[in-house]
Amino acid sequence: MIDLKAARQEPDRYRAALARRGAGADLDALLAADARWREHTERAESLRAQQKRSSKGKPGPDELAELRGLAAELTAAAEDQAQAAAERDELLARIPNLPDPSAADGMDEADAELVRTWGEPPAFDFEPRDHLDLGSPTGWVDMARGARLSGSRFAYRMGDVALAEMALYRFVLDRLAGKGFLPVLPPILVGERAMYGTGFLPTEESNLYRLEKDDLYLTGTSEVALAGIHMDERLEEEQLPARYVAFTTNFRREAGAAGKDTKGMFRVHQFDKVEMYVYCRPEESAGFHEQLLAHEEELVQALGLPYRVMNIAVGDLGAPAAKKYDIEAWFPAQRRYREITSCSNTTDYQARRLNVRFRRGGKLDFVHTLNGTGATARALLSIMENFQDEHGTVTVPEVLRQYGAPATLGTRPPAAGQS
RNA sequence: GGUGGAGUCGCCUAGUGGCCGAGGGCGCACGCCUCGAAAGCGUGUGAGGGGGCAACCCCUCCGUGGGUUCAAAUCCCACCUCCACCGCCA
Repeated sequence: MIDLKAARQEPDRYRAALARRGAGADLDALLAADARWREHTERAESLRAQQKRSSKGKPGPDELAELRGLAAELTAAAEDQAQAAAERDELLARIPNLPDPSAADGMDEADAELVRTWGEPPAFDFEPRDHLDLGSPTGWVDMARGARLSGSRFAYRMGDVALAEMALYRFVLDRLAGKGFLPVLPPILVGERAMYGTGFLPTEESNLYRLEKDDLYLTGTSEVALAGIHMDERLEEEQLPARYVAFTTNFRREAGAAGKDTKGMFRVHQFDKVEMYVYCRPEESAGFHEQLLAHEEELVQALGLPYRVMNIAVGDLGAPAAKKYDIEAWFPAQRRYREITSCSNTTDYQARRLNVRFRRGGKLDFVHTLNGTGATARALLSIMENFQDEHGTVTVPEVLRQYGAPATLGTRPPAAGQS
C-alpha cells in the first residue's frame, strides 16, 4: 500500500503521480475517508481517556450511573471509528503503487517502450510450426487429454518435452543459486493475508483459485510465498539484501482472457515457474531492478533466444509495481515477440502490506521488494519454435543438456501407452 | 481427527477483575568507577496511530477474534500456533 501519512502531507505530489496510471480520483476519495476517520478517532479517544481517568477505583452509586452513560457514549463513538476505518482501509487497499518516473507513459500494452533488442529472428525456408504442431504428433504436448481431464487450458507434457522442461528449470535454478539466490520450495496454498499483502487481493480476485472449504488460495506465482517469508518480521540491516529463488507450480483462472491464446500451452491455468525475489534497502531497489533484468537477459541469451526488452506503461502495471520490464522472446509461428519473463520493482508497496521492516541506526523502515521471472515453460515453447527444422525436429540448447534434456526433440515418441 | 498443557514488552519470567493501561531478571545503550577492562553502581530501553512549530500530550497493543463488566493480561466463547500422548494415513 502507499504511505498514507505521506499522501496526507503531500496530496498534490501523490495525486499527480497516481493520475499517470488513472488513480488520481481514487486518491481523493481515500483522503476524504481518511479525514472522516480522524474526526471519529479524536472523539473516541478523548472519551476513552476520560473513562480511564475516572475508573481508577471502586465507584459510588452516583458515579456508577455516570460511568455507565460514558461507556454507552464510548461504544457508539468506537463503532463510528471502526466503520470509518473500514471504509478508509478498503479504499487504501485498492490504491496502486506510485509509479516510478522512469516507467513508460500510457495506459495499455501498446504503450510499452522498447528498451533494446537482442538476437535475430531465425529465417526459415519453410513454414515454421508452432509448439503444438511440433509437439502433438509425438504426443509430447497433449492438450486434448488435458482438456478431457481438467477442461480447457490444461496441458500434458510428456517424454522428451517433459525432460527438457525440467532441465530448463534446473538450469535456471542452478545459475541463480550461483548468483546468491537461496533456492526455496515454498507452499503454494496460502492464506488470505499473503494474497492481500502481495497486492493480488483485492484487485486480482477474479484470477485466483480459491479453496472455499479451507479458506486458502492457490498462488499464481511464487512471489506470494517468497514475499511471505519475512511477513511481520524485523530484519537487521546486515540481512539485506535477502535474495530467494523458488520453483513452484502456479495457478491462474485467466478470467477475462477468453479467446486469447487459445491454442496450445502458451496460456494455461497451471504452469511451472522459477522466480526470483529480493528484499533490499530502499535506496537499492532501482539498482536491483536492473540487476534482475540483467540476470533474465543472461539466461535468455544462454538459451540463444532472440528477444526484446520492454518498459511497461504505467497504466498496464499490476497494482504493486512501480516499474516493470518484460522480456519478450520471438515466436516464429506467431511472427511476433511475446512475454516470457517479467520483473517488477514493487518498492515498499508489498513491504507495507506485509509489514516487513528492517532496523538501521535504531530506526525501523520498510524494505523494498522486487520480483522477476527466472523461467517458465514459455521459454521452452520459444525454444521449440525457434530451433525447429523442416522435419519438425528441435535442437535443444547446449546448456540444457547437462541438466538432462535430450539433444533433440521430435525424434522419438513417449515410450509408454502410445496411442 | 481426539485428549491434555502452553502462548505476557529482543530472551526468561511475575501476574486469578480496579494499587499490573504491565513488575523483575537477562541482554542492549549511555554514564559513574578504572591506566584500560571486568565486576559493581546509576539511568534508559518495544510497536502502531492521532494531535502539536516544538518541549510534549493522548489512544491502541499481554497469540487472534468475539463476549461479559462502569472497569479484563486476569472471567466466558471460538479460532490459530507450539508441545505431549492417542487414532488414522503417507
